[in-house]
Amino acid sequence: MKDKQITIAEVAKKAGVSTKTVSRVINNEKGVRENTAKKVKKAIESLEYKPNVFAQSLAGGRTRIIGLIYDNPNPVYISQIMDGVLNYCHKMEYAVIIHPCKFEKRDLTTVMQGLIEKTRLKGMILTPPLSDSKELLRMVSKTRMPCTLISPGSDKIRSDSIITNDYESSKEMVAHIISKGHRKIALIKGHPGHKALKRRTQGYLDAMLDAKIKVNNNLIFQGYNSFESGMDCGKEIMKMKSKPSAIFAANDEMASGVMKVIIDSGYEVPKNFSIAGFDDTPVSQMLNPPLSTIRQPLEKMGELAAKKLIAQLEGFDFFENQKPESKLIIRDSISSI
Amino acid sequence: MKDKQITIAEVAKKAGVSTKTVSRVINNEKGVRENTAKKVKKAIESLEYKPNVFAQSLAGGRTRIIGLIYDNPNPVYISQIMDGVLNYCHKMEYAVIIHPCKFEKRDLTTVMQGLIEKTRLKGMILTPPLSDSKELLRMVSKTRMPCTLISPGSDKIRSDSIITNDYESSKEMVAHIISKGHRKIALIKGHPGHKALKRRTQGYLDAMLDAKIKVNNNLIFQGYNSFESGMDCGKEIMKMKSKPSAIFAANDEMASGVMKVIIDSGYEVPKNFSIAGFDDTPVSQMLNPPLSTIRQPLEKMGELAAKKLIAQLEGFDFFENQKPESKLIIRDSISSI
DNA sequence: TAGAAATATGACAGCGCTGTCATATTTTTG
DNA sequence: CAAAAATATGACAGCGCTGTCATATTTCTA
Repeated sequence: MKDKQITIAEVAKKAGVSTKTVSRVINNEKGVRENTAKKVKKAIESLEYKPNVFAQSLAGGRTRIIGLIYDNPNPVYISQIMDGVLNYCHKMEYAVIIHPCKFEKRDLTTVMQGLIEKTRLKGMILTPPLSDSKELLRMVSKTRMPCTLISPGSDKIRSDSIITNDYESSKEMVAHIISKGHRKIALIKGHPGHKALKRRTQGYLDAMLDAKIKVNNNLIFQGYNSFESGMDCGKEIMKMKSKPSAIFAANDEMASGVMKVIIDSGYEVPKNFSIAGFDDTPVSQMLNPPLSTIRQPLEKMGELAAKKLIAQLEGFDFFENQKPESKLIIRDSISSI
Repeated sequence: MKDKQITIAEVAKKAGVSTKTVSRVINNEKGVRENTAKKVKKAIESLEYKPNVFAQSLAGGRTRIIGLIYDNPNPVYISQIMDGVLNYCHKMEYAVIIHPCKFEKRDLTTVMQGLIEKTRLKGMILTPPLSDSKELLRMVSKTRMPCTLISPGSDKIRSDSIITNDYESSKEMVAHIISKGHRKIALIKGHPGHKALKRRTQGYLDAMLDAKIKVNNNLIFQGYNSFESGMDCGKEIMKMKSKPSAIFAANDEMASGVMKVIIDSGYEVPKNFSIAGFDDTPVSQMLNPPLSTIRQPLEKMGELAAKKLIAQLEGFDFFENQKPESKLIIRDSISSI
């Protein structure tokens, strides 16, 4: 239990300076002569000194810990975001506390508050649908803790949020379907609580508008993001007398639910129905036929979120204006009419 | 930046005791009169005092941080394990550092060593295939850091590893296939580097043995866990003159790869070929037909791993002998002959 | 080149907690 | 009921680091 560790004092001694100077070097503070810095760095290296983060936190009052909070039933989504976040944070020597939490409005905010106090984290990243919770956001902003939002639903552009062109790519996908000759295109909307998915709906609407196709509300179905809800919508569609020829679902799960029902009903995809999804989850390529879908740059988004947050934390500006781009993945689930 | 926090001193004052006594109460040390403890607890509550983990670590030399290290291309697998680990750790007020890492033998151990030193974590959980790396294990044991292994490949039963009955359930699955009248059953083996998957092979072998079916080595294929490698094996199978009637793949990805090739080749599942997978990833129910597979209690395993590790860390015994059970999920991909 | 201004470095306290060890209190014992 | 043993509590140092502010050194100015 008693790993004797190398302390800043030993480094200072070896380098022939004070501990404070070593501290300055470690933290890239200015006001250290280049020469001194070099000496110190050499000492650090030769002793393989690693600062004790706990002491740093205690003394300096600042921690290099951020939280990644999520509640997303889709592990693939989260794990990609997570990869991006972890990767960057690791590089920056930040620790990440991952906190899955249930999106029960009941006590979400109090639980989060507890978490913040207990872990004393200094910043957080919120993924959808958490990034939409007004209540949560209000609480967080009250604590004045920096916080970046991934794909928040709100249209209001906040400096601290990471979005992708999911609106544009949805629109593009629907336009693609239209270009194949389809006119009766159904939409399976995403969970109403996940506002980010609304942009996908809007993409559909606008693509239809651009093509001067009147939107038929009977062709718009409310899904809840799950495979099962996709099946439910699929069953509805199967019951219609005047069926659509193509279906665009706001995520792959629902798309595959619809697809299952279609096939079980004796129809073929894409012969009788064309289908498109969103997310490019691993399923999409395994389905039969492989699903045309949209791939979001999730890992990139995670990285960007971390970058933005850490920049804010460290107080330097971050003007990376790149909006990472989602793109269409066209496979075999859409046919020409 | 200066969140004035409630300190142990304030609690001590309010309760009319010394700080050390408060510390004792917080850490459940013995030697505190019940009455005093009650007073202290009340003070803690009324002040909403939360111990500062950094100070605790600094002063006590012990941290409540464990690492969860993984390198698994399957996000679904990891995220379930993670859920179990996080959940329990959260309850026990432990922090978890999640560290994805590439299983490049090259510098894995040195990278890990750096991580350990830097974060000063006090215990770790290794998932497959990391839990197999002899080199890594040796390094870890040298640091004398407690470490629990999830599904290590080695047959040697170590007290600190969590395994499930994947051997038994594989065997059961193959027996199930046999019971449907199949005799020529192909096996798609898992990645040779993932020793845990070898148990699945053994299950196949033993089920065949029990049924007195001679194992034909031409029916055993080497997969690499991916969808693509499943497709490759599927293609091999399609080329055979004397084809198997059933195929058992060591994971769902490969099973779906095989299935795709079969269907693309104009055959039907399960009419012409029966297929079984392993893992019950979300795909398996979305496939057409839905895949029969084996569900591992991943979340439970994660929880158990955390439990075991923390028990070890805190120095209390943990004799939960439950081996969480995997079970068959029979869907529609296996037919009777 | 002396003195002022700017810059670099160091001494030291203290972050909030726990370990050690001394002291006070209670319980047991003969 | 006094002394011994057992138990409960407290005083205080110090974990490794950084903030503050004083001091030393360098650079600039007239």
